[in-house]
Amino acid sequence: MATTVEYRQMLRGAALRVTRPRVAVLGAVHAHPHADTDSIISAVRRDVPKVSHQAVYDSLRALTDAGLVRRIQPAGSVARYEARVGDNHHHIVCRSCGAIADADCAAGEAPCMTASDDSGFAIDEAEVIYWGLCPACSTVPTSPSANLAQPWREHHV
Amino acid sequence: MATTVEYRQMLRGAALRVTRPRVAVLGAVHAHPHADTDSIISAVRRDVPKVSHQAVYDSLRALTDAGLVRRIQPAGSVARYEARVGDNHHHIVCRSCGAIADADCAAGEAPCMTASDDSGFAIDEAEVIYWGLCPACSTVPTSPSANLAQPWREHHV
DNA sequence: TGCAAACACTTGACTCGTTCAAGAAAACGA
DNA sequence: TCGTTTTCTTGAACGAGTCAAGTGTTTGCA
Repeated sequence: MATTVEYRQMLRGAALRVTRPRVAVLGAVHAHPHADTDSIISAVRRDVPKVSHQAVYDSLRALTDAGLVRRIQPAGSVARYEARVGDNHHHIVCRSCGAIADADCAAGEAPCMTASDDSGFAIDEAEVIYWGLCPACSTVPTSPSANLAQPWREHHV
Repeated sequence: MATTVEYRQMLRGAALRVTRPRVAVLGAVHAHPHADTDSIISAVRRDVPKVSHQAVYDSLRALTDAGLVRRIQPAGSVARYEARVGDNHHHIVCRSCGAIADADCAAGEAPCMTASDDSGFAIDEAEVIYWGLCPACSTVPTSPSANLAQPWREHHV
């Protein structure tokens, strides 16, 4: 967990203007890994009550483009953000409740980076998503498809 | 490329009722790999001019649930469908134009199936998406982010 | 410190893929 | 062929995300 001062430095270091919404968004993403935009908006408004949703969308885009946060979006989910960047780690997603956990790939540094046939593409990233059931959902005998594609919120906290 | 008769048998084999929309949707997915729903609707209407979009959505869901087609959805894209199922192959997506190509994973049969730390999840699938530039986009010096997240259509055909 | 230019934020409307719901039509086992 | 069940049609609705115009902040520089 970083301090406000550090967030400001991170913004400066990325050649981004330092504004209250951006500092708050950066803090929210650090505090709530894998949170969706709506959760981030709520978190930001605890700091800056009157921010518009647009400001949060804009900030998230700026931070993502600058590489300060990473955007992930498993199929059927809305966009989610995390502050752990630069290590090309992967994610495990629960098919039932949507919980997300981090995973370092078994293959090591640059996992699965080379496809056996790249069809002439210049590949720069390999994104891996493991699908399954989280500990809670794999024990509880609920219909696995029941709450699929629900607006998952903060399940992982 | 299969025949109408074969599509009907595939539906029967999956315990699905055989209807004109479903046969046409199954045919369209076979004919246009990685097509989005809108493209599939257009293709289906060449066969069955008056199908509703809802019928196509319903058919695609039924076919997906039955395992006759596979749904993929790279981040920032709408849902896409393909008929190549059961072999756990992966995809290469162009960041610029959205073209999609198939890729057998370098790791072989069940690629990257085991995360180094599964956080207690019961993993049943590893989905890999390679991101990069397709042959056309990597030679043409256009802004790579220009048409990102566009409604890509039939680029791959 | 003050100014100007560039950039970010607010507000509110809007897009578009997808889903919901009610009734009509079609498929299929008996 | 009949009746039940499932699917299709029609039309409205939802929601994440974007667009656009105008106002407010930030920051480099005098």
